[in-house]
Amino acid sequence: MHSPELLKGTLQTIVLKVLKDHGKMYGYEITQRVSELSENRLLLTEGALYPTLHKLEAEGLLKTETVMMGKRVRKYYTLTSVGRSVAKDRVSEFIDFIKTMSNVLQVQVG
Amino acid sequence: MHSPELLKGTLQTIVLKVLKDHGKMYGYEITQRVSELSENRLLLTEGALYPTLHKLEAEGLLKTETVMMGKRVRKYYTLTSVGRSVAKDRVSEFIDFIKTMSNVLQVQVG
DNA sequence: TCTATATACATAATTCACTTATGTATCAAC
DNA sequence: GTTGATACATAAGTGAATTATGTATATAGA
Repeated sequence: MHSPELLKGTLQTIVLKVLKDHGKMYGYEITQRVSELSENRLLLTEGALYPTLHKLEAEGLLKTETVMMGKRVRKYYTLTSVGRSVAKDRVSEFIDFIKTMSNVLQVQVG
Repeated sequence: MHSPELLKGTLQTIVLKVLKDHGKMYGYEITQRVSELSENRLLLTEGALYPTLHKLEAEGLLKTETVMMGKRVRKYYTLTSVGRSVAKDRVSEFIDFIKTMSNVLQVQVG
């Protein structure tokens, strides 16, 4: 597991990019996918994920579709066109940040 | 300027590594060096830097030496041997985090 | 000369994204 | 029938940052 401190500020970027790459997904599925992609090094907590999804929806970056699976509720999220654009920006911003950090820390990443 | 959110959790790593690379430094000098290295993209605020330096000192990672420059006080910081070891660990941890993020975001960095 | 800017430290109040804890409920396996 | 996985949600607490404020010296320019 990574120091959770480093994760701060990257959660929205992760959610947006994973949704961009995998299309329609529900919350729990996002946590699973991130676990897989990170080989269990990034474990999204529900207390962080759900409020983030609600916030991104309120900002118009995500739209939802609630589906009944038998008797269980499932809430699917997809990016809006604004969301797709923001996803792209956030990823670029993250890459820039890494480049800056590489210079400051004098290390080679990637 | 970078989104300040991304900086969270990296400040200690930055301080430790810059001190490791440049030896004895005082607080203000650290902010200047980080500005240079990052080409003004990372601007450390005093409200964040000084408490961090005090904390790292309290934890035994840094040791200090106060010098009078004319009538002005200057407080020099250097890494302790523990500090050097932690600096190395923090940088490794950061690099690992970047690798994980590259997988999750499906991007090529560096 | 006095005024703005840079140098140099420090700390208190506030913000906010997270963790931790808690709650509800279904489904499958044993 | 109880455990673990699935699936949502929110409230309380934490802690590292920002913002604001304070003190004081040095220097360059108007």
